[in-house]
Amino acid sequence: MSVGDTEKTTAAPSERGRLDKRRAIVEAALRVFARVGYAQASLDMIAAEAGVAKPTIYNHLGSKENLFRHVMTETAARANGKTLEVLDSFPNEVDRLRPGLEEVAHKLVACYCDEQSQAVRRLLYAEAVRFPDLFDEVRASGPDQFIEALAGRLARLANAGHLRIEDPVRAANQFIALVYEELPTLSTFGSRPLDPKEADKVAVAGVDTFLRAFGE
Amino acid sequence: MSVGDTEKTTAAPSERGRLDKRRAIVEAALRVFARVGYAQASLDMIAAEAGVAKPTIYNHLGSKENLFRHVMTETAARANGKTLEVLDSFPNEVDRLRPGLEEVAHKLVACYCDEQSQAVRRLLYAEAVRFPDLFDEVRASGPDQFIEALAGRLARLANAGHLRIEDPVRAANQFIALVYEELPTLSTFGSRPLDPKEADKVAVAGVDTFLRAFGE
Amino acid sequence: MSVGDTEKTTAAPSERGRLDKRRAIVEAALRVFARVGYAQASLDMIAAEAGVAKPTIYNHLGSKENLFRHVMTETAARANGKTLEVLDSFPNEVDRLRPGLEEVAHKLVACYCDEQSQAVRRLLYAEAVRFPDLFDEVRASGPDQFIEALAGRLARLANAGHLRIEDPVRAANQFIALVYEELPTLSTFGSRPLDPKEADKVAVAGVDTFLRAFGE
Amino acid sequence: MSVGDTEKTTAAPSERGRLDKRRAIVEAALRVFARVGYAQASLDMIAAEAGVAKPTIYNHLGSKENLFRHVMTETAARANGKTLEVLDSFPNEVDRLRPGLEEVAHKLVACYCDEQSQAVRRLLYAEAVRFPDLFDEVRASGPDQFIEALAGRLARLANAGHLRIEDPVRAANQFIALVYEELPTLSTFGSRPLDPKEADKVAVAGVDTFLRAFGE
DNA sequence: GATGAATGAGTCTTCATTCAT
DNA sequence: GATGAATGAAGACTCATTCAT
Repeated sequence: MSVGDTEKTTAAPSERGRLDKRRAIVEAALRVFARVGYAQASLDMIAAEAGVAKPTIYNHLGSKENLFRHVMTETAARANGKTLEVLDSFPNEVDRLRPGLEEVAHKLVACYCDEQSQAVRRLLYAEAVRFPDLFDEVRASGPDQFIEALAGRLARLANAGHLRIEDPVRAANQFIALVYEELPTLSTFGSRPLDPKEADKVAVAGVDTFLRAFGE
Repeated sequence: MSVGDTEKTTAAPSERGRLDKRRAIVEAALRVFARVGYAQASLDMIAAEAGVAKPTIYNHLGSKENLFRHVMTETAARANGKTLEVLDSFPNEVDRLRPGLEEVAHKLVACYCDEQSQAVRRLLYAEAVRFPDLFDEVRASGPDQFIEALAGRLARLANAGHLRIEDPVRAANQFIALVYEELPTLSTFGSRPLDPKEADKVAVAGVDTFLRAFGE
Repeated sequence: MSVGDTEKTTAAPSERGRLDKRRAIVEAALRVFARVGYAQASLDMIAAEAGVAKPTIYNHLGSKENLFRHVMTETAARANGKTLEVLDSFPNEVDRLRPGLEEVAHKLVACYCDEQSQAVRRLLYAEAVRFPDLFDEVRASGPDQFIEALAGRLARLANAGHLRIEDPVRAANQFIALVYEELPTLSTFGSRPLDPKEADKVAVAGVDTFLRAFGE
Repeated sequence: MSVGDTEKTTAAPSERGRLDKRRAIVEAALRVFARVGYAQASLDMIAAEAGVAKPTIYNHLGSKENLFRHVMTETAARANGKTLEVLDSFPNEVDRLRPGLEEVAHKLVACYCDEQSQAVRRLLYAEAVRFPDLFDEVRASGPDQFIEALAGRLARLANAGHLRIEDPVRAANQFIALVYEELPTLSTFGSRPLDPKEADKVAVAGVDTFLRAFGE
């Protein structure tokens, strides 16, 4: 057992309890916000769902608005991280081009359809008027970076002569537009969960069209 | 008795005034909802913006929820109608294929960026949790029909041998996915108005990619 | 019966009811504020005491702070008016000097001990930290004017050779200081109502001392 | 090593720290109460100003109400003590009558205008409804005793034939009424600090009038 | 003994909705 | 039919107070 472990274990009870409580609050808040939206979510609901008293939320997070911001940025960071990891599967060898892109597309769709991911996206859209800066922040730290990374990968393939791409950033945007296709419209609000089967077929078709346009 | 009077008098002064009042309410409501969202829009604001008393809104529209539904469906119907008209520009002759599709793309982007259109879309997304049925209704009467119509046009071109398309509905979806590209993500909430210039370039690029994939 | 009267009488019911309700609120608020102080007075108490619903208070007066301001200024104006009227009894003839001053003193004490007058004064003192401007306003429109008027009367008597006064404003201040004597200290807070009998004796003694100092 | 030192040292640094902490709390509380009033003063503010944790206040003083009582009585005792000392300057010899009284008046005004003195007085007035007994207690142990003592001094002068006074207690009250004049009204709430210069002139004039009435 | 954390009660305020005019 | 006035319900937030450490 390391010293670090010891510290955590010994000094734990209060500290551990505090962090647990904070986490419980944030998680409960995400669930409630996702279920009924920002305006309809009362702190009473959240407190009940988290199993804490209302003032405890204020002690930890300060205000309803602040709570929302924390929930959004934390969850978005997690989701964005996962999405970025998808690029690890990006194909480097030409003979794996189509199956590699399909795998990427498949994983992207999976990330997109992930429950928490959908929830943040929906809430971000829904409250964009109230929290425009929050939207910008999440967008900058997530999708924008992803597009950049994806464009880089595509450019490398293009340079190697495996794809005919002039504008990699545009191509990257079109790639995800084709892969997600109508997911943005369908799922944004997540009233109904998406059918991953169907979404996968759409994604494969998107890759197909992408390769028809830029392949070889 | 003047002509102006005649108009008013026949349909009855009250009737005319009544309809005017109703229209004023609905228009004011759209502006207010678009500005601050459903939950934040108080009937006081709307009544003030419309220049009527609060109970008058109830007399005409019954309830806040009902008012919202009316505003959404009426505005959406108008916007969807305009979008559908765009297909009148769809190219029938093969030699106008690219410029024709570009014209369609251009007009679609214009429709998409129209202020009222953006407002309804944003509100529909934002309140999709609260009004899932409303979302479905508007979607069924708008985008779904548009995709069907567009698919039909594409199928005709494919049958004539001008495009290589197997699944016209999918192609239609991909066409608008490519044309709008990141518009859905960018504009959904309309915090910032879109730059039509930039959007147009994206749309032309979308048409290009579409034709690279399905052309000839 | 004049036209104005007619209008009032006919159009009355609603208007009458509205004003009645406003008056009821203000009066109830004065009672509650006087009883428990500004901070402890909840709008629930006031609403209950006035026999109206809480929002009605907001419709009429806007906010707790505003309500307090109105209650204070209105009540103070009434009280100040009565105090000013006391000077009508001020003696003009020299042979009524002492009894005249005693009458003035007597009436001043009565005004001072008036329940509402005490209530405003106490509240004004108690909340002077929170509402310094309110205190200044009431003071300027009341006591300051009264001192000026009293100084004028004294100056006239001095000019006529009936009093030996160099600085009439100072003498005026000293007159009321002697008449009220420890009333300010005793009553400010009105925990116990003052004994008018006792206060009257003090006032007469004050007049006596005043005449010993400035008389003849 | 002195006995005093021994006591402190033996009783332990903790004891010393404890008393320091208590004193820090009471002083901080006075500042906060003076600044924002009883109801607005939160224990959080006081704890922060004292540099201690909130429960520590409860350990030492029990409750907010109790804390207020302690602060008031302790501070009032100090202020009252100083005021009582003023009488040491009271003139015994007839040839120092006027300058002696003026000196007393001057010192009284100084005591009255002392920052802490004003703060207690203001708070006592402001919270007289909530703490009537506290007001009585302070009054009995302060002003009442002072008046008694002053009356005694005046009686002695009267008996010696230097002043024509029938009712010494009344005269004492009138003396301070004339000396303070409108100080009670002006300063009670201490929004603005009093101008000692001006107050001094008023006091001298008060002594003058007092002597005009009772002198010789 | 001192503290960080948690809480139950209570406050002001807003809003959708309904009468009486 | 249109309106001014009134209301019941509900929500965000604060605070004095108490445990467990």
